[in-house]
Parts: sequence; structure tokens; C-alpha cells
Amino acid sequence: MERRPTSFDIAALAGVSQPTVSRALSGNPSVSEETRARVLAAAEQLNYKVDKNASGLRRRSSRTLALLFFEEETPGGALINPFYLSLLGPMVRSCAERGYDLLISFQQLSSDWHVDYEDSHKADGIILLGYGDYLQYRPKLEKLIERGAHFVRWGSLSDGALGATVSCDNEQGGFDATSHLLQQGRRRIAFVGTVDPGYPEFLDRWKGYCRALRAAGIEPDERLQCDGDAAEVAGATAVQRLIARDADFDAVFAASDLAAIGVMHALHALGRSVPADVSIVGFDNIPAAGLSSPRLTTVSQNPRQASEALIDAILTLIEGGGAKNCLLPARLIVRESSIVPH
Amino acid sequence: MERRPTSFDIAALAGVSQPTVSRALSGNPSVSEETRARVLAAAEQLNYKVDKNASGLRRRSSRTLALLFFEEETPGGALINPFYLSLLGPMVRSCAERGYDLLISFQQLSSDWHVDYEDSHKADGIILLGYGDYLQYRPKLEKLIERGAHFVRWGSLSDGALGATVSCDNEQGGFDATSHLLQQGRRRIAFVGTVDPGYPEFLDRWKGYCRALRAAGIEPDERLQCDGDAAEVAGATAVQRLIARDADFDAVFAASDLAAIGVMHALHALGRSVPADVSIVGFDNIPAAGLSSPRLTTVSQNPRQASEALIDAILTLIEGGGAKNCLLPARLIVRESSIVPH
DNA sequence: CGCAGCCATACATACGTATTCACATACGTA
DNA sequence: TACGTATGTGAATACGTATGTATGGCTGCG
Repeated sequence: MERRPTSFDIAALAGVSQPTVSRALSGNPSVSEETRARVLAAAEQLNYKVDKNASGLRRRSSRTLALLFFEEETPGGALINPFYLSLLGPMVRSCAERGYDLLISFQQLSSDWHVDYEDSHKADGIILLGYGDYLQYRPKLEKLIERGAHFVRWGSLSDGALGATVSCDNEQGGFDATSHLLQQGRRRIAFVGTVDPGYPEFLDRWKGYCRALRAAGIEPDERLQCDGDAAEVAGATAVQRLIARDADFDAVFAASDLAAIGVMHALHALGRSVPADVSIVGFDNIPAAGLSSPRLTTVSQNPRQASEALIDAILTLIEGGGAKNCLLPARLIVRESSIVPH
Repeated sequence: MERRPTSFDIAALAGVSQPTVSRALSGNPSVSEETRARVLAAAEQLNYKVDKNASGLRRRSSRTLALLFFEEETPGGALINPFYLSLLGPMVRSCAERGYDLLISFQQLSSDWHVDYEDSHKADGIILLGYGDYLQYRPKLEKLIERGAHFVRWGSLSDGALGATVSCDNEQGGFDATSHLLQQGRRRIAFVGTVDPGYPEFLDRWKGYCRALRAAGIEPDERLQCDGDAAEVAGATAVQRLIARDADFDAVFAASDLAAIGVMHALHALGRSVPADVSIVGFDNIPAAGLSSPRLTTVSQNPRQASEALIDAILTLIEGGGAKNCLLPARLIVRESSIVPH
């Protein structure tokens, strides 16, 4: 039950002063190699670890980043967006490589988090992963900026891009997905996903869809456009609506994998075969996409790349560098659900 | 760019001394209500937030918990176990409710993390979520205990239960899953999953499987037992092996959902129908289980309950209470993959 | 030989809070 | 009036580190 050792204990054991211990451990070049070795040995021997609180207090930084998920009000506590979840692993690793710790937190859109983390020196910067209506949380971003907080967010660049933003090229992804379906000979391609400006990422995917169609000489047909969110039921609803409209579709580009899987289930129940009768492409490459049958063709936002970009951006910001936005490529992953059999 | 306010600034504004500010904000009863109100108003006005570093340094605690995933060595950085991922949301919420922050970290089994978090006062306690061979990380737990670290782990209780352990009743889950298959009239039930003692949770599920069979007067058949890990390919491999052995099975209890989904794919490729020809039950209730077709019957470990139990346990430990183990119930979720059509 | 210049280390201090102790005031009792 | 007690606040200090400044020993050059 003895007290944890401090830098003074190490100093005494190594026969130097406390400041020298601090310098030796932090790699300060003004300490000789021979002394440094002695200090390191002493630290090792006593199981010494720098006290992060004291260190942070002195340096006025915590070498910690806060990862903040925020979401619309939900009663039971909703699931985290699968893409954000896939960001988690790479993010933790990126942080660790750079000597930062990662704090994670959830916030309701309505709550008053603002810059608490930074104000309390609990974190040096914030990474925001928000879902839900962008228009609703936009005011929060404005407040962050006003208070001079260091933050980076994942989101769309085409919505005014408040604060440093890292984004995936959703428009290109939508274009590639649709082009792929066209290459498969499909002509009546439905779009499932909202075009609500509160969800600019979906809107971008839709724009890419339209561009691809027009590039092939096809004018987007309103009857093939089905509003819906990113849930599985949105897919089922969309199929019902398409059938009710007698829309005559031979492919579906769903702006989310969950919706795409919902579409597949609904078509299966109706006895229409995927991909023989209808080709499907999703978006996000969630784990379930690789496990569905048929396996889902989808557009992948590379989680490792995304994590790196977010961490790079926030660290640049913390070090006083300018905030530059970043647009990452989306990649089409062709699996079974879209391939028309000969 | 002005400096952040300190408790001295608040003190000056409220016309009291710094210690009074500290007392007022921490709810110390020795400060009068009238003074407290003045202090709170001043703090509000200046956007004051207690500096966590200074506070932590003084109190020698951080009001932070570390969530530590550790895993076998993998080259690219493997995915996090889906069940652990589902724990994340509820865990963050539980922490927040109790006024704690949550730090997350990954560690390779080989790395030397020990009690770094606690030694450096970065966290007051550690929650360990480990996967991979238990025998490999057991020595790490011993070292933690030896160093007097506060930690709780998720794992099996039937393996010696080193340290405070929260667990799901895997044996009962295996029993329920198998009983359900027996109720469906199945008699030749295969088991997919390892019985390696390094994976005691799988072993427990297998024991439950055996108990259910024997309760129905059936002696477990070795030819129906297929070793394999929790990956999707393990399911495919198992099916191949069963066929090669001519094992004549009409149901599969897979000790993980991923393996169960692998089994379904393999059977589908062989033209055998699920659930008409073969009934399937998985374990874990990962998101993809509810999305497969047919939707997978599985055994669920309640993530919210598990999170609460883990947080309760670690906080009890931190407050000096004794460490008691905790066994949570598993619940069978009946979906489509197991139901024999009439 | 003396002085400028450099290197390695020590001294002193500040970071912002929480807590121990002392103190002043007000009140009730003898 | 004198005294004990309860109550609310202030003064002083410690937590463990990082860093600006000072110091001592050394080399090299005139």
C-alpha cells in the first residue's frame, strides 16, 4: 500500500535532480545519453509512470482527444451508426500511435455539451460524429466555433461545411454505384434514400446517381425515387411504394446498406430474385453487407483512411495549423447482389 | 484569446475566496445557500469549468474509467468482437450517468500494458474485454492483481475466474438453444464451436448443449461436434466436415452467430434449405443475425445489463467494496432459421 | 593564462484545485 | 458578562510535473 513513486523518487535513485528526470523521460536533447539511461533504468525499476494529471496541469493539455457521437433524441438509446462503429478501432489505433488517449462520449442533440471537454482540459480537441438532421445540430457547431474550440467533424462538404470537415465523396460513390448498375445492363434503377437537405450525405449520393443516369442518356424518373431513412424498414417500404406505383424497376441503389438489405428481404418475400430479376447496390459496407445472401454490392467509405484523416486534421488544428477540409474517395465493392447472370 | 477563468476569477466575481468556490461547486454543505447561489451564478457567467487536471492531481483520482479491448496479435488490426461493440453504447451511458468519463484503448496480448492507466492516474479503474486464448492472457490478469489494480473483466466464471468477473450464463444459453431445437423435433443436432479450454465461454455453451441432449435421452455424438472459431469460414468448414463424415444432421447449434451465418451460406450453396431441411441457432445476437435470410434464431447476451453490471462492479471496487462475480442470464431469441414448417 | 562559449545539470517556480486548520461572528446558556 | 458551541469563510498548503533561468565545469582560442 506504499505511495506511488514520483519523479523525485526516480531522481534520488538515479542521483540526479527532479527536472533532469522530467527532461530525460520526455526526450529533451539537453540531457546526456548516459544520464538518460540511468534515469530510465531507475524509472523502470520503480515502475514509475508520469502522472498525467500533474503533467497535464503543468503543460495545460491532456494529450487526449474526445470522440463525441451525437444523435437525435431517442427513447431507449439507439444503436450507433455502423460506419461510425467501424471507425472506432482504427481511430483508437491512430490515437495510440500518436501518443494520444481517446475519450468517448454520447450526447443528445438537445444537451448542452458545447466545449465542456476542452474547457475542463479533459481533452485537447473533439472529433464529432453526428447523425440525424444536420440542420438541427448546425447551431451547436456555430457555438463551438464562437468559443474557439478545436474540433473536426465527419460530414458532407456540400452543406456549408461548418468547421474542419472530413468527408467521403458521396457524390462519386453514388455515381460509381449507378454506373455499375448501368454496366450490368440495368436501365430502370430506383433510388432509396432521402433527398432532405438535412441529410446532405444522402443528397450527395442522389446527385451522383442522377449524374450517372444522365451520362448514360437517361433522365431520372421521379417515380423511381423513394424517400426513406437508413433503417431496414425503409427498404421494405420503398419496395411497396415502387410496386404500388407500378414503377417497373430492374435495379435499386439504396443510399444505405440497411435499406438495401430491407429491399432484398422485401423482394425475396415477393418472389423476385436478386440479382437475377433485380440488381441491388447499397452504401456503407457495414459488416452485415458481406454476410447477406446474396452478398451485397456496396460502396465503402474506408474506415482506416477516414480515421487517419480525422486524427490528422484535429492534431493539425491543435498544433495551431489551419483547418483544411478533406475529401476521401469512395470505393465500389462488387459482390453478388448486383451481378446479372448471363 | 484570453485565458480560461480559474476558481480565483470566480471567487473575485462572487466576492468570496477561492476555497469557498471549490466548496460551493462540489456541493459541500458547509457553504451557505446564499453564497453557493452567488458562486454558481459567477461560474455560469464566466463559463467556468473545473480543470480536471488540477482537480485530479489534488484528489488523486480522475473520475475516468478505461475500457480496454485486448486481442490476439493480428497483422492488419482485426475487427472488434461484435458483442463488445454492442456494449459500447450502454457503457458510455452508464458511465456518464455516474459522472465518469470513459477512455478506450486497444492492446495486443503481447504488449506490456499492465496497470499503466491506473499508475499514471489516467483512470481509476479498468474494464477488460478480451478475446482470444484465455490461457494466453491469464498471466496478465495475475500481474494486475499482484499490482493491486482495480479491474473488472467480462469472461467465463468456470475458468478459475481471475479477478472480478461479469459473465453471461453460457451454459444455460447453450441448453436453451439446444432444447429449442429438440422441441422443433430435431434429433441430430450438430455443434459448431471449439471445446478448447482456452475458450471457456465456448466450452460452457457446449456443456449446455450436451446437458440438453442428455435431458432428452440423447447421448452427444462425436461426429456431430465440429471444432472451429467464431469466424464465418468456420461455419463453412464445419458443414464440409459434417458432410464428409456423413454425419446425417438436421440441425446446427453454432456457438457464434458468424459461424451460424457461415453454415447457412454453405447449406444454401449445397441446395439444402434452412429451416425446412436444417434448423440453425446461433449465439451472440450480432446485428447481422437479425438481417440474414432467413433471420437467425440466436442467444442474446443483454448488452445493457452487461454494461450496468460491469460498471457497477468496477465502481464498487474503486470505492473499496469487495469484488463479487456476477452471472447474467442468456435469452433465446427465436427467429426464422430454426422453426420447422408444418 | 584568461576569457568567451558551450554543455549538462540544479534551483526556483507556476499550473489550478481541494483540504486542513484557524478564525470571526452569532447565538444560547449560566 | 463570560463562556462554550455551531456555523460560514479565509489563509496556507500540497498534489507532481515542466520549464525559464542560473550555475558550474569544460574546451578552445588568443
